[in-house]
Amino acid sequence: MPELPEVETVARGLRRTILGRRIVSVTLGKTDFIDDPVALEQHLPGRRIEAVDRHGKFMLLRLSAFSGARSVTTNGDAAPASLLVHLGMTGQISPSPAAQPLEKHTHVCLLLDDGRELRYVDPRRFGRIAYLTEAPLAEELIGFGADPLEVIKEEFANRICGRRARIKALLLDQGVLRGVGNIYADESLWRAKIHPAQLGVNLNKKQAETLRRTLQEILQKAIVMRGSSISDFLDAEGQPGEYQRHHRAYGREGKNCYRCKTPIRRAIVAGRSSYFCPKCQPSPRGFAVLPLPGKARKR
DNA sequence: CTCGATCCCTGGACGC
DNA sequence: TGCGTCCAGGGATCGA
Repeated sequence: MPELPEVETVARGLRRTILGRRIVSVTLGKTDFIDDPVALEQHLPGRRIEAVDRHGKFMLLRLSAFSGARSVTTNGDAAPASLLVHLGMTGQISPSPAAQPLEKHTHVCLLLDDGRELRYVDPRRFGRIAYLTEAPLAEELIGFGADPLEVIKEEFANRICGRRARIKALLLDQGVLRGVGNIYADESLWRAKIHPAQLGVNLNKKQAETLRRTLQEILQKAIVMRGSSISDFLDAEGQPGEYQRHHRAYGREGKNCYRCKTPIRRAIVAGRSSYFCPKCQPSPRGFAVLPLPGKARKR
């Protein structure tokens, strides 16, 4: 499940492998997750991929102004544009030799000028792809929160304390912080010893600062480890990440806490499975925890 | 403002 | 072996 570290890993891989390549042609499969499929076919061919940026969980392939033989005055391709890519839950994007057989669920193929194809594969199609010129792109990016890697103490506290929502919901809210998902929310809360169901308004400044610091440390470490591969995450070179070996909370229900040996528990917070240590991360009053699995389940 | 519910989608796990 | 059911989850949306 690509979050900030996984998307950053993919973006770095694309920078290494496809920067400067020109798009020759576009082939589409299923398009229900693409904003305007026809725009891809019309406006991508002829453009060069000049940069790969990341904005939260979004990747932005920065495209040159069209410079081919076609008239540029009639279709607006004289201006730079971007291909916005969100990997959703199961999206993968990587270059392959054009002759290589298509993997199942390949929905976008961009033929490049060196004979390779940049392919987007996404079984669940929770991802999103959009061709955007500068103004619509700017519009898209309004409303995103702070970059969790860059956010400073005061801004982080301002965005968290004073909010009545649960801290887990705040961490997952892309309008508060851009790029944090379920895994790194749980991991940072475990390290900061904060229960996911605590309200933002009930955190003091010191707790907020601890959380900011642990979140940054975890994201940076995870980037170094090329992200977490839980089920199917692969980077732009087809390699899995390694950070899942360092998970301390996520996916560890029933396993002992690395600090105090108490079994990790799971609860639904902000609509998502949330893993935490019931001893290290004291729950707010009256918060219900799911029973540990293993016993016979009632109908 | 914040909540939960619902939908999107497929593959994998599990029970029978 | 095969079928049905549940679950995973980012994000949009809607009603309470």
